[in-house]
Amino acid sequence: MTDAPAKAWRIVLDRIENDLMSGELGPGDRLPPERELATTLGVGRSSVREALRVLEVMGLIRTGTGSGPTAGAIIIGTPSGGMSALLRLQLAAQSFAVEDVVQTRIALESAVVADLATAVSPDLVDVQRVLGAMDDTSLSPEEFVALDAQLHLALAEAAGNGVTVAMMGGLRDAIEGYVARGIRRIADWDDAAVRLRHEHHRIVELIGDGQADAARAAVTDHIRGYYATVTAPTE
Amino acid sequence: MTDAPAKAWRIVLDRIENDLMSGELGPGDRLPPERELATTLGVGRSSVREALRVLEVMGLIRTGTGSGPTAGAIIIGTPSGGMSALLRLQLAAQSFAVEDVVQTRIALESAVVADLATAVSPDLVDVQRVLGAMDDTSLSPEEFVALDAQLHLALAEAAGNGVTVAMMGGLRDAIEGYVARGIRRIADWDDAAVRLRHEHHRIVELIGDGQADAARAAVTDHIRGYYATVTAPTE
DNA sequence: GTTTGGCGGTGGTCAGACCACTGGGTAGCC
DNA sequence: GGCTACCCAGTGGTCTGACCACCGCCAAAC
Repeated sequence: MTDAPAKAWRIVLDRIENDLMSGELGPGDRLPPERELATTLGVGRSSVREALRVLEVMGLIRTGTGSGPTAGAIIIGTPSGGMSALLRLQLAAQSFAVEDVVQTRIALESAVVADLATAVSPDLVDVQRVLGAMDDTSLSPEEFVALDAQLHLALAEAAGNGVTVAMMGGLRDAIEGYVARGIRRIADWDDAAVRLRHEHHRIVELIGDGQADAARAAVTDHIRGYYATVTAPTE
Repeated sequence: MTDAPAKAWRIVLDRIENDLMSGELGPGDRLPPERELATTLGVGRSSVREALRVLEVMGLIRTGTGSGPTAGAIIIGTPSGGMSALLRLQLAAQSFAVEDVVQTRIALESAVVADLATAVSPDLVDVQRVLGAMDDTSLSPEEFVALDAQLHLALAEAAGNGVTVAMMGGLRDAIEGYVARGIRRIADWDDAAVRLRHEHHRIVELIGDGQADAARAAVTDHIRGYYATVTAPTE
């Protein structure tokens, strides 16, 4: 009972995790070929592939066929997709509630704007750029929503916390389906867009003025109102 | 080019995700046997297994051999492990920094205590129970740390947000290795334990008094001090 | 009635084979 | 000599078949 035989794919996963932590493997490096890993670790190639598949879905590696520098399993430097895949699946499995996702997004994003408001000289170039792009009144709802996602992500990136960026991106992606469904049901989109634009400008303004608590409150209201609009607009 | 042939394992993953979202599959249900899924979807069994492996590591299913009710792939109701596996791997891959993980934990946990402080009648039974257990001065550092993890998780659970619970648990698990390493280097553990106990009691007290902002500040200082202690204690 | 053995179904793993794709080297042509 | 087209080796992607370990169930034996 004590010496439960480790599953073959877990051996592979543990080995790769160890090599990552020890620095033997790092961003940009290429993993050994699947067949070589299999013989090295004494497992079958299918077990190696199961482990690599996990790493791929989690966004840690990118696999490519053929030969040359783009082929093989390559460790990705900037993570993306892993968090959204996880959250999306757990949301689908009814492990998570949409309301909880929204609430968590508020918690993270209010912390982001509070951080930015108290920062000495935050780099808001990207934020300002997206903010300006959203002032275009000829945008379609879909374009507007896409820019909105960019704006919120730019705020997180300005705060410089990679974990928060990944989590916020994941949370948003996970409920993207709900948002897209709700957008189409909004009767007077223009009114909503005007309000959202105003709130965005105000939040950025509060950040610039260093009013952390006000920015926190503003972003909380903004996100809550946003989801309230898209989830139950046409009762 | 436009109709890139979907990878076989992605077909399986998408199908299962769809069945989850449509309600065809739910917590407690059993997935069809691997061989049946393979023939149904027109893919090989190995591709099915790659998809199931992803779901297993993400904490969505539990697989069991043999026959009977415990055999097969069963959808898990309460997620656990998926978030910590993801964060741990991305931390190992140097995609995330420890400092960012700590900061994100502060953001989430301060929101939790603020929520609890403003809640009408929060259920703090579990919190109080763990809090009492930690007053035992004969606890070993390892036991103390384990209870500390329980306490913080109990706070998140009291707030009733499943997403936050999963994220906080994952964040903590991901840096567990760093904490365990630091614990052993603390010279005067008793002093540190006394301080941590005091801070815990104060945080819970502030929650009971409904002082959201003070609780937020207290938990921020508490977590930051905790990691400062275990990461650089013996300079 | 109790025990025990076999049986069927499940995941776990491996080995081998074939395909698609890519890059580079080489043979052939101009 | 230079250019082009082709072939080849290496990689991931997939399928097939086989075997094993495990477990519950049930029938046969006691």
